[in-house]
Amino acid sequence: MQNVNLDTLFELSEFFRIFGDTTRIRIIQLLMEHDVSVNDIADTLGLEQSVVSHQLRILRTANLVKPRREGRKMFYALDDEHIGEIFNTGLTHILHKKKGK
Amino acid sequence: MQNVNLDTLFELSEFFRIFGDTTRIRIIQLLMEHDVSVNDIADTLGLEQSVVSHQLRILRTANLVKPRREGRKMFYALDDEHIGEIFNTGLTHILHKKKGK
DNA sequence: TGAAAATATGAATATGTGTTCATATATCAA
DNA sequence: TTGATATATGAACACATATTCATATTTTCA
Repeated sequence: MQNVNLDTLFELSEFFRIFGDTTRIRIIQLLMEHDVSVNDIADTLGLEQSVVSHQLRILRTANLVKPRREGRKMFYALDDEHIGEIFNTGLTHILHKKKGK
Repeated sequence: MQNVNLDTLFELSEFFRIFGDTTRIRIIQLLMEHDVSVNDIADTLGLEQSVVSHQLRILRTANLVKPRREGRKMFYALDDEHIGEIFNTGLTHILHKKKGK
């Protein structure tokens, strides 16, 4: 078993909490395909720009996404491959459960 | 890419949200080793029985754990292997990040 | 420089959620 | 059945958090 103390478990729950919001998970899924600018995220998902910016800040602070400036646009990308992997692991579980019904 | 509509993404975020609480993630980790009764969970983690019961209900409703009665004790176990797998995927990410620092 | 475009941020609000405390329910043992 | 043990549940409370609205910041271009 890996080394897991209370602190690590707390960080782990914090990490999972980031995925525990519909808006954020939709953004993550979108970024799994390719980088997207803030307004494009908003347009694509049908969300207000402010909502997207607020949630991007949470994702950024948690190191799940990283910004890149291009002119006056900001493109966001997933920080590493783990993010998509975790998304897919969860998704597989969900779809598996659904099938069972 | 797998089939993901809005509903599925909502369920996915709901699923991850369950992992997004320290108390619940601690319970999950404990159950990864073997079945444990409610009071044993409380004693082991230093939590009140009520707290554990409340969180177990959330885990049960989300089909993350399943109860088994044995006398007047209730033993809880993880519902399937996916749960531990997701826990470990997240943990690997956390430990990986920590190393990077 | 000034206006427009793109994004970020702060305050306010409403809603969700975890814990606490008290109590109910269920099972066993005598 | 009665008391004790084990667990579940409900209400109340405090706190976290997502969205909205207004506005600030940054960059580009004329």
